[in-house]
Amino acid sequence: MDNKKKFILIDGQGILYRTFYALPQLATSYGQIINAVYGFTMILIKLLEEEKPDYMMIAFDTPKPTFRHKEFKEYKVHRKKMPIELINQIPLIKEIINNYNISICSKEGYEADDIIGTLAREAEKRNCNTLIVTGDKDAFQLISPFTKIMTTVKGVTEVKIYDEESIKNKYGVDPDKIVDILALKGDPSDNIPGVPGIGEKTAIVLIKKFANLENLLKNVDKIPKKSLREKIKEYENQIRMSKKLATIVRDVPIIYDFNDLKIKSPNYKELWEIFKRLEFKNLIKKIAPKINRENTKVKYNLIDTKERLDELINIIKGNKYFSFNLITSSDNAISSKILGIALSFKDNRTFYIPISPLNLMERPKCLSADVVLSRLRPFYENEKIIKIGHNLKFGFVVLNRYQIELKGDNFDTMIAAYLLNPSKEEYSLKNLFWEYLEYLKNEDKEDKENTIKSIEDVCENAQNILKLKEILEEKLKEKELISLFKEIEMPLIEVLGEMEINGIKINVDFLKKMSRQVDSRLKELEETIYNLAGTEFNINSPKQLSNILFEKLKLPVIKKTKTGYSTNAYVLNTLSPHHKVVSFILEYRELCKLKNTYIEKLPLLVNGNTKRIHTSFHQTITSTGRLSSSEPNLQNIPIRTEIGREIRKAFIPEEGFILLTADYSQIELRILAHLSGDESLITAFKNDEDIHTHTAADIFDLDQDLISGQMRRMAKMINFGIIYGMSSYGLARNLGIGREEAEKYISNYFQRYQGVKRYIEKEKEEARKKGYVVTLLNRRRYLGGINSLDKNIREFNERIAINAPIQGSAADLIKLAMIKISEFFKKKKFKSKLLLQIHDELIFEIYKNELKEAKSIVKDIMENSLELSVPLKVNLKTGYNWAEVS
DNA sequence: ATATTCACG
DNA sequence: ACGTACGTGAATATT
Repeated sequence: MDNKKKFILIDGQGILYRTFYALPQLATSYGQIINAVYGFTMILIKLLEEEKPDYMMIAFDTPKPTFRHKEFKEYKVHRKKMPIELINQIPLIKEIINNYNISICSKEGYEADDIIGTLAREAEKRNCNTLIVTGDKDAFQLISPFTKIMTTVKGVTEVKIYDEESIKNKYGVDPDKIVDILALKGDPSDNIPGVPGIGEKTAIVLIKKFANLENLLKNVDKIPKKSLREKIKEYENQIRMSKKLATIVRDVPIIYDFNDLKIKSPNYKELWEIFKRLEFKNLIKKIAPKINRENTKVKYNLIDTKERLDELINIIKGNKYFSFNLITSSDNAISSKILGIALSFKDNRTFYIPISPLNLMERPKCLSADVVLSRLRPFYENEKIIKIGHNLKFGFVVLNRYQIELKGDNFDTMIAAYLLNPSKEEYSLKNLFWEYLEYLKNEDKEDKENTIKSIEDVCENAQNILKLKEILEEKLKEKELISLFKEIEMPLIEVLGEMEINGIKINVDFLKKMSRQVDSRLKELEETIYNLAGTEFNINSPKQLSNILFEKLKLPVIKKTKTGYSTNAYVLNTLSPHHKVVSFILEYRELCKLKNTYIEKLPLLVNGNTKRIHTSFHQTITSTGRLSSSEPNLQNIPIRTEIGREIRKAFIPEEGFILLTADYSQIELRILAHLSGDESLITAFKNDEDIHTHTAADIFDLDQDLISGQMRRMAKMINFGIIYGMSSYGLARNLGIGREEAEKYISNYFQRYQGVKRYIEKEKEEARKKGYVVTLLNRRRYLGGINSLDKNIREFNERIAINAPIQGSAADLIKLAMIKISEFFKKKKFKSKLLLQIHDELIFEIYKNELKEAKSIVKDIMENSLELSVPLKVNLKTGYNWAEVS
């Protein structure tokens, strides 16, 4: 057995460059490029796991010039400056290295290689086996019987190891002669000159013949070939200098304690945080098992007899609040059944009530759902008892089918966490436990199928939800989010839950008929396209389509994507004058999309019991405060094309009811007017002018009655641009004009709307200073990249800083209106229902007798739920299908 | 699992 | 020299 200590030396600089260019430009969801960090960390983990070193050190260059630059001003002169995307990754890599507790070393005036050479020598004295990890073949000169070199070959995981023997095989000389070869042949990558005309082959022959460079220079006359002889004589000085440049310094004056290089245990918790921030999911998984966690089993009481249920009921009576967590048969709220309920109380006492077996193979003692829920109902419906849960809307919808109305001044941990930072990817209990309780939950796949473990798991969750609540509530207060939480988001749960339960009626036959019509047209189109293209292919494959358009038909390339040519609608529209086939492809695309996404899919989502479609609204998805909708998404039902709009005819009211839509007119621009206090905007809205015509008149300096359709269209684009944090480039692209022209319009705009200009500056400044921006109702959006050195990231954050308060305030406003309207309907015991919210519009199903009152109250509440410095305007429409009211 | 495209506000 | 409008969800092809 070899009992020598193992020492790994890493050329940080080299590996950094290697991974940066070897890996695609991987970026986080917020735009930070992290490919080099990722690759570097992968290599680091691999080395630690597979090589199991006793000592490790990572060397970096410094930005200062080295002795080589001073002695030879051409040194590395061809090197491109390090790209900004890589520079930005260096602090992250160092942060990770530090948390692996690995030493970093760099020394002004020297390169990483020199430090490695110095330490490799030290390691030899200390009788270590050394492995040098580098991307650079220059380091071959350091190879010895105890020192090997590992280089990356391809990607980051494929490596090659060089030792004395492989160098001898490759070059036919000992590793210490590598420098001599470099001195003769030079090194273009470092701009080391060597001798012109002498390449690797000649250099090797010469060194082999003369044993080393010194000997060669002493015996130049013995070189048989005349031209070569003269060349070496002529370039002797340059050869000596090249050797000096290529020679790795092995006595860099660094002070260190070799014992400090010993491998220590990493700070896994910090690494978890960093990996989470950088969205390294598989690396998180890798280190997760290494983090200490308490595996104390949860203690819970099983409620499986009526007597025990009585005891539980008595405990509930003695408490002001409790947390609960449901086990259900699926995660579809509208159809799932309750299988069991976990409850937890202040004193940590936790209970599990089995209602149905979790596993078909097991038959545990259960109380019937009727018995359990009829006993629990009074408490769920008691407004004075606070129910704490995670995703209460799910509970609300499920319990509703058991005739339980979830009421009270409740607390949803999912929503609380969302308000604290709405940009998170997930608000799973697991993540929140980690973030707020610093507790890492075990997630074993096998556990999910184990009944006992599943019950322990929900009970543990119920307990931890209580702990979470305390912390989250405190933080909500700290950040002044508590009123947004209590007045808007929590009351909204019930409103959204009811909307989901209500669902919307669909005319399935209408869609079926439409489907047949679309199908026959698609067949025609398919044939036409194949004929015009001269071949059959998959029109829905962008790859095959590009092949036809750009290779076969040789149409001009308009735009490229990461992987090939773009074939999107913009590109196809541009190409349509060039070839007849293009417009058919456009139509084919449109019809396919409509058919596959809406016409065919909607009928499948009709609930068997209610015969209606029940979407899910999500309250914690968007980073701006808007809602989102899924299964199906009823917030993106077509309207912009004739045929698309047709689909809306399938959405109809129940017998005796009529559809009512109420949409805010120009809500975002009105909010901009309010937030910015801009005089011209405010006047326009106060006078109920057409806002785009008003803007056109301002920027073109004309009377409103002289504004053409074209001018109004441009002004509209500019108004949109403002809301999106416009750039001249973006506007130019959207208007199809030059950048200079776009800049002119923008400058005209800001001259006329100085309040808007000031407002934009103010938001950006606030974001830079505080790291977040807020909406009308204090909803926050954090902007981690607002001070980034990377221009792309910084400007992206600036646009968000402008857009988020506008979009978010509109969301605040309509949410408040929804709550008030819902309260009113309830108070009046209306049969009318709120069905959908589509960001700036509400869709109702109104019972005919209630129409008059509903119309006036909906308009009134929506227009007056918050008082702004401009009036809000709501348009109402009634009709017997959604197309009629759009 | 990722990329592309496209439906909506 | 470079290159982006803000916010979503879903279908499809491709790796």
